Amino acid sequence: MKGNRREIIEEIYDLLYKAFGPQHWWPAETPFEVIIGAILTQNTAWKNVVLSINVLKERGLLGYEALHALSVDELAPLIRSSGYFNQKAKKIKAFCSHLHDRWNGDLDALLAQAMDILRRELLGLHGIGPETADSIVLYAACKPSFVVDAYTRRILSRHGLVSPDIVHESLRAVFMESLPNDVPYFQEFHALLVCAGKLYCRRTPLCASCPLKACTAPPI
DNA sequence: CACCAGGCAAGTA
DNA sequence: TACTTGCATGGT
Repeated sequence: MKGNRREIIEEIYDLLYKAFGPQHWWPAETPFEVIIGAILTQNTAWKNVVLSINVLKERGLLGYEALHALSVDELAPLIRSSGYFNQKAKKIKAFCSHLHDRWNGDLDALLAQAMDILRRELLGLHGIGPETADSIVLYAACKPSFVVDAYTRRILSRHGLVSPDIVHESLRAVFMESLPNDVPYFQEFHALLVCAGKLYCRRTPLCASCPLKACTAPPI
């Protein structure tokens, strides 16, 4: 029963990997850039995030010290293209303040903590929910925490593997308890699910081009 | 023109 | 606890 679901999940990975190849996520040069990108991409197309990241890079502001020195009102217009810019400016500032106050700016020390401790700490910060926290843990700290997003839920529920109403923590547990806790594997898997998710539009659950049409679990 | 995107917090019952 | 609503730009 559960074993079968595990096999299907592993099959989904294999089909996606064969179709799309390695994704090499997260698309960022530094752990700090991963964190900023993870906040900026909340409910936002990545393309719009890239525009904001480039603005920060051009101005030499994509670092903890530079951003910590800015006010929310100074930062907000710089990340305008990512949408929700007032909210996200506040969230970025909240992270920098925590890094300063609790870790004296030492990001490596923050990220060096045990996976569960780090995850808890991130979840306690303003603007960091489960997906953002797990993205930071997996792609900035490189610790095995599976990242669940809207695509993950849509793909698994449409294949009848979980209820569409499953709570976030339970869906994460499906992956964590079924799969070997391997960082590169988790990193690739989430990236591949995002890649595939873009082929599933809301109106037409299965596009002809989706590699998962070959999955042994029939889509709903 | 409408709809959507790699969520989250805050408010309400 | 379980819903609902606000946040906002840029692409299709």
